Amino acid sequence: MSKELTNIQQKILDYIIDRKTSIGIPPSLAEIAENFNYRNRATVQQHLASIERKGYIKRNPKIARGIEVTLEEKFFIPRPVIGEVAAGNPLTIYPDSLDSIELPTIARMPKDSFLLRVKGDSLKDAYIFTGDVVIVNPNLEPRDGHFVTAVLDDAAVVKRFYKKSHKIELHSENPEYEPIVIEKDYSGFKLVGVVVGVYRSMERKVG
Amino acid sequence: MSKELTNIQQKILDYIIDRKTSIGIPPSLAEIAENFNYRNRATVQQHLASIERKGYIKRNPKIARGIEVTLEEKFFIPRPVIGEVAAGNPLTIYPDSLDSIELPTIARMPKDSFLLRVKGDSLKDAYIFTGDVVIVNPNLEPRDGHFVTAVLDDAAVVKRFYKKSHKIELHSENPEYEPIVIEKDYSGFKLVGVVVGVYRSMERKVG
DNA sequence: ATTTTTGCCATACATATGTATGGTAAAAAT
DNA sequence: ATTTTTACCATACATATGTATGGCAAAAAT
Repeated sequence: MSKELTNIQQKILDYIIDRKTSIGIPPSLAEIAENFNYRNRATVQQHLASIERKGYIKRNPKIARGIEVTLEEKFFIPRPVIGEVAAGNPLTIYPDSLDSIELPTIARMPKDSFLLRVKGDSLKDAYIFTGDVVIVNPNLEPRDGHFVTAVLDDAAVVKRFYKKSHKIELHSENPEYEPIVIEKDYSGFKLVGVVVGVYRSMERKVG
Repeated sequence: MSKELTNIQQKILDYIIDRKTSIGIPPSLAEIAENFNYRNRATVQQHLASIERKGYIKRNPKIARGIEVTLEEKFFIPRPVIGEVAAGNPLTIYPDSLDSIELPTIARMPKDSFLLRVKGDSLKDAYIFTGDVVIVNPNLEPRDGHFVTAVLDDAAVVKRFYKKSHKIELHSENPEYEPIVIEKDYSGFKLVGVVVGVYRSMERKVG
């Protein structure tokens, strides 16, 4: 990347990336202006010109909201990790999102999903390791065979979900372990969400 | 989701998702019209109204390119997997993108990146397993410690990259293996790209 | 000391864009 | 048989949006 951004330019770039990654629609000049309390779009226009000249974005002339972000230095964006999950232990939710990972900008989070960092190697039979991040969607209805995150008697688990007539079965990936069978209205069971994926950043994996 | 989409509606939705996930800018009505050879935007407008009525998108009135995609059934989008990588074996590139995975819409691919499916367990010392998909960016300059995909003497490898003065070192994750040292201009070495992430779909993992 | 860059303003303009309305025809649903 | 939905067209309109130009002041670079 050619040059460093000034403070303001960096903030504008952050805002653009945030808008694109959260709601999926790049902001217009007017919206950027409003966000930064500018009375005029021309101010934004000039900032964008600077940011583009420095190579961080690419603008599509005449096209509304036509800002593309050039991903290089800005390849990773911080995303809050809201807690930890470790089979056998209680589900830890960080009070103020202390932790965050550098999720690649390619990995856009849907609004309703969240990230949990995996701790301990108790999930290794599911090929999930310490430091990996599971993407959990709490609003998805789990289907048979889906991996789910759940709290069972105050312990967090990541297991395969199977729905029987009046029971729920949680299967381990390791066939040596017997499935856990739960009555459907057992109060000690709380489904957290469906694990839609595992993401592992290759930045600083410990060998 | 409320109702099924018609063929045309589905194609329009796919087009919108494709535009949002590839270049990051939702299409305007005019662009959709052009893509589908409609002479008029109003046609698109009416299709979008139908798609929205069925709950697949949310439109932001008066906002240019203000189409948000409601992710539920459409949580996963197919992405082509262009080949296989298995340490020790040649890099296999599928002739016509035979394979594809259901990548979650959260995982937005930058235009220049591609996916490679991992085969064999020879990468297990890097915690990468059969069926996992590595996201490779060929236009990224690798830094020390980055995982890279490379072809060395016709064999594909995924290893950590280290740049010395006139040599390149490829480190295995397993400390028992000695690093591979390559002269910088050795013709048998071809860098494929930087592995920016590993994604594992939890849909149908074999236990 | 002088020039360039940064950071903001205002006004004006062209057009990109979403929207409204009305019409036609075929297919699907009732 | 009738109504609704689908799938297109055309014309017209309001405004959202990017752009051009000129001006001013402070900070930074030369």
